[in-house]
Amino acid sequence: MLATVPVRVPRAIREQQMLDAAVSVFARSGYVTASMEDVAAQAGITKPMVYAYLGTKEELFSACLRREGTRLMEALVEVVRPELAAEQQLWQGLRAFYGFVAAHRDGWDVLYRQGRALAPFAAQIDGMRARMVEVVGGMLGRAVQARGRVPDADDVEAMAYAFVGAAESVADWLIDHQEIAADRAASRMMSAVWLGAESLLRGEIWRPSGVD
Amino acid sequence: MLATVPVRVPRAIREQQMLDAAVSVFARSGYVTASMEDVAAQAGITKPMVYAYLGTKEELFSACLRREGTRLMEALVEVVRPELAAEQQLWQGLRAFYGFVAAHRDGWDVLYRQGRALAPFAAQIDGMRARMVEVVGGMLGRAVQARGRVPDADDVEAMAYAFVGAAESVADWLIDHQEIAADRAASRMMSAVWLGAESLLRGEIWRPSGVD
Amino acid sequence: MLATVPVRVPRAIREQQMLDAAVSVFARSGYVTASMEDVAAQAGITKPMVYAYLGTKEELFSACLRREGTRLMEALVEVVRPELAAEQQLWQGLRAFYGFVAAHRDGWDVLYRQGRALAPFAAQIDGMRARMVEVVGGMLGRAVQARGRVPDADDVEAMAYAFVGAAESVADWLIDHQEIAADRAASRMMSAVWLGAESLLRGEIWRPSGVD
Amino acid sequence: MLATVPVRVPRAIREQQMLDAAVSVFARSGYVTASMEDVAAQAGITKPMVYAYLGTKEELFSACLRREGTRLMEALVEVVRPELAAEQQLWQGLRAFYGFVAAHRDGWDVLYRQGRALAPFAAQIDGMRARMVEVVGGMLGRAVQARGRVPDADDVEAMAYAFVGAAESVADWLIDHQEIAADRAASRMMSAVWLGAESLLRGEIWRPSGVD
DNA sequence: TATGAATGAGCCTTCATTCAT
DNA sequence: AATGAATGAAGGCTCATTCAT
Repeated sequence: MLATVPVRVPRAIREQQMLDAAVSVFARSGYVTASMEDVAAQAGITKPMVYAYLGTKEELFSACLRREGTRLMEALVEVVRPELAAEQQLWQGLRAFYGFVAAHRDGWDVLYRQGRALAPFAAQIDGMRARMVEVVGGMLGRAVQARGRVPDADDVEAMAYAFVGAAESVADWLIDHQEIAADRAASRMMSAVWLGAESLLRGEIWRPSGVD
Repeated sequence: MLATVPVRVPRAIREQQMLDAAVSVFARSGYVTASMEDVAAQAGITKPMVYAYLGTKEELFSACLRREGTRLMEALVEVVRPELAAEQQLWQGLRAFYGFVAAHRDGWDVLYRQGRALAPFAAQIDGMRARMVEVVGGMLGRAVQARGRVPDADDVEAMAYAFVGAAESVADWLIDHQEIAADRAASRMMSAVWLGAESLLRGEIWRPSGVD
Repeated sequence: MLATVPVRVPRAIREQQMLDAAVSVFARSGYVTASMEDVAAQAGITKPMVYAYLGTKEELFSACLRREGTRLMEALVEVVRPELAAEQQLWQGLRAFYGFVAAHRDGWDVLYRQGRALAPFAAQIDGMRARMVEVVGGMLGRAVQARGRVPDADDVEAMAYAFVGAAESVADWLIDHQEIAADRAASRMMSAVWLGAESLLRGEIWRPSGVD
Repeated sequence: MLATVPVRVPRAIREQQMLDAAVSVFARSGYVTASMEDVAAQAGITKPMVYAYLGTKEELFSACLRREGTRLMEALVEVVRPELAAEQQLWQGLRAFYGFVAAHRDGWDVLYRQGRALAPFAAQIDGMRARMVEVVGGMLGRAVQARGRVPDADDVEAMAYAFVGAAESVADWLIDHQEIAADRAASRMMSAVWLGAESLLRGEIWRPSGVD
C-alpha cells in the first residue's frame, strides 16, 4: 500500500533499472519480439522515459550488450593476474567466466545467443569476442614460449578459437544443468582442453594417419 | 516461344527454389528483418505462392532449418563409418563438417547463428545439436572403453560439449578466413582437441594446484 | 445496402480516389494535423493501401501537389494560345485560373496555402510558381517589344511577380466571396493590373515626387 | 563573479528573448516540426519556463504573430500620415513594408508564409490582412473621390486585394534577391500598380474584346 | 497454378504538457 | 525563479496473412 506511490528516481538509478529490465525482457522474448512497452513496464515506468534516457530500441540493446560485456570483462580482469602462469590464468578465468554465466543467465543469453545473431550488433559482440580470443591466444603463446618454443601464430589463433568456443559451449551446457556448480564446469573444461593444450604446447602436432 | 514465357515448374522443384531463396534471404537480413515479400521476390514468385507451398514465416524458417540440418547430418553420416576407430571418425567428421560450412555458408548461418538465438526454434536446433553431442560423446565413450576404462557419463558429456563448441567456433573462424581450406581447419581442430582428449581418455584428470 | 460491399478496385482508379481523399483531408486539416488514417478512411480503405500505392505521408502530399499543379497548368496551357496577343493571353489565362480555383478549392488550398509554407515542399511549389512568373514575364516582355521598346529584365520580372501575386490574392478573395463568378474576378484583375501595365509597357516609370 | 553565473533576467525581457527564439525556430523548422524543446534551448532556458511565461505552443505561436504583426503595423502607421495624398501614402507605406520585410525575415516568414497556412491561426492573420486591405482600399477610395467620382465598393476591394497580394509577392521576390534594396522594390511596385490604378481611378474599366 | 488487392494488428517513436522539488 | 523527472496520447509505418479472381 506504500511502495506503489510513484517516486522520482534520479537518472543514474533509473538507467540501471531500465537496463536490468531490458536485459530480462530481451532474454525472455528475444530482441525482435520484445517491445519497448514491455521493457518500460518491467522497469515500472513508461516508454518515453526509456527513450529519454537510453534512446532507440537498437541503442537500448546496444547499451545492454555494453553493460553485460563490461561486467564479464571486469570479472575476468580481476582474477587473471599477469603474474600467474598460463595454466593458473586459464583456470581462474574459467572459474570467473562460469561464475558470471551462472549469476547472470539473462546477460549471457543477451550477449552471446542474441547479440551474435543480430546483424546490427554482430560487430559489437565480435569485437568483444575477438578480445577474448586475443587474451586466450596471448596466454597460450606465452605458455609455448615458456617451454622454449616459438609459437606459430595461426596455430595459436585456431587453438584460442577452439578454446573460447569450447568454453561457451560448456556454458550452455551449464545453463541447462543448473545443478552443476560453476567450479565443476571450469574443472571439466580444464581437463578437456588443457591437457590437450599441453601436448600442443610441447610442439606435438596431430596428423592424419591411415587411409585418409 | 520466348524465354520470358513463365515456366510451369513442378511443385517439388519450386519448393526447393523457395527454400534456396529463403535461406539466402534469412542469412542476409536475419529472420526478423527479412520479409516474406523479400523471400518471394528472391524466388521470383509472389507471396501467396510461398504461403501456399511452405506456409507461415515460422514454418518456412523451420523448413529451412530442417533442410540444412538434414544436409549437414547426411554429410556426416556418410563419412563417419561405424567400423572406423574414434580418431578416424572424428577426423572424417570434422572434414565433412568444415566442408559443409565452407560450401553452405548461408545454411550454416541460418542454422547456428540465427536458429539458436530465436526462441521458437531453439528447441529444434538444440535437438539437432544434442544428437551431435551424443554422437561425439559415443565416439569418446567407445574410445575410453577401447583403452580398458569405464567412462564417466558427465565427463564424457562435458568433453563432447566442449568438442562441439570448439568445432563450431573454429567454423566461424574459418568463415572469416576464407583463404584457409576446410581440411586445414579440421586438422587444427584435431591438434587442438584430440591430443588433449587422448590424455583424458587415458584417465588423466586436471586438478587445480597451488594456492586456490 | 449494396454499395457497402467491399469491391476490388483496380490500382489506377484507387490511386485517384486516394488523391481525391488526400487533397480533401489536407485542405480541411492541414498537412501536419491530418493523419494517414483520416486519408484512408476518407478514401474508404485502410492505411496500408495508401502506403502501398502512394508511399509516405510526404510522398502522398507531394503527389497531391503534382496532380493539382499539373491540372492547373494544363488548364492554362489549353487557353493561352501562342498566337494571341498578350492582352488576350492574360485575359484567357486569368479566366482559366479563376475557373480552376473556383472548381478546385481544396486543390488550390493545398497547392498555394499549404505547399508554400511547408519546407519540404516549398521547392516544388516555388518551381511551379517560377514557371508561371516566367510565362507571365514572357507575355509582358513581348507586349513591350510589340510597342517597339526594349524591355528591362528586372522591371519585367518585378511586374510579373506583382501580377502573379495579385492574381493569387484575388483568388483568395474569390474563395471568400463564393457568389462572385470567376469571370468577374478575372475581369477585375484585368482592370486592376492591365491598365497599369499598359502605361508601363509604353515606357512610363513611376518616380517618387515631393518631399519624400 | 564569473560570467557563467546565471543572470536573473526580469520577466519582460525574458519574454522578449523567448519570442525572439520562437520566431527564429518557427521560421527555421516550421510550426509543426519545431518543438517546444527547440524553442527553450534556443532561448537558453528550459521548457517549463516557456510554458510558465507564454503558455501553450499554440499560444506561443499566436504571441509571435501578434508581436510581429504589431511591429509591422506600427511601422506602417508611423509613415502613412493621414494628411498625405494617396499616392504618397502608398509610396511611404510600401517603403516601410519592404523595410520591415528586409529587416525581419523570420518575422515575415512566420507571419505570412506559415500563419496563413495553419488553420488555427488563419483567422488571426486574415484579420490583420483584412485591416491592411481595408486601409489600402480606403486610400484608393479617397483617391477616386478626389477625382470627383463615386467609388464602386467591389471594384475598390478587388483592387485593394490585388495591391496587397502584389506587394506580398514582390516581398518574396525581394527576399530571394537580397541584393535588391527595399526602396527599389517599393519603387517597382509603384510602377507596376500605381500607374494602372490611376487609369482605374479615372473610371476606366477594362473590358474583354475580340471573339470571346 | 498464380496474383493483385486488401487488411488487422502492432510497434517504434515523438511531443506537448505537467508535477515535485 | 527554475528544472529534472515523468507521462498520455497519438501518429507513421510495416508486415504477416488472406481473399477474390
